[in-house]
Amino acid sequence: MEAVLAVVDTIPAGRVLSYGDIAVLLEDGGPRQVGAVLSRWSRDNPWWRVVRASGLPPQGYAREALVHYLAEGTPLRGTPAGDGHDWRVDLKACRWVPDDAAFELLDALRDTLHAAKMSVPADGIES
DNA sequence: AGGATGACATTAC
DNA sequence: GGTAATGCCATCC
Repeated sequence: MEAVLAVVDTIPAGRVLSYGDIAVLLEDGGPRQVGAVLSRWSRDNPWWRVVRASGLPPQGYAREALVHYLAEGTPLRGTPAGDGHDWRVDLKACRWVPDDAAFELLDALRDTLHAAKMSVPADGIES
């Protein structure tokens, strides 16, 4: 959750990440959860930097995202004419690759998630 | 606690 | 490369 927001916030401008990528990076398992979390907690987060595996922005918010993309200078494909749904983010060119520092951040995030999930009692990890 | 929904992904046709 | 069907985990009612 928060980790997702943290990762999204970590994504540099002009760069995008797919829901699945974030899910994998955080090891949280579900791409839908990333979207679900964003839908509820994303208010001051660069949610537009999170796109689908198709390179298409959130459905229903494509226009809003397009504005941000133009502002960020994100490489787009096709032609964003007018409302334009014929366009698409150049995922191949904008796919953000976590740096070493980002990797450490992701590691910390995963640790946080792990700690949060550790609230499970009656665990047979001890003898 | 149970059922339905969701800003998605992946496989199959 | 498209559309259709199924699975995912969490949140909402």
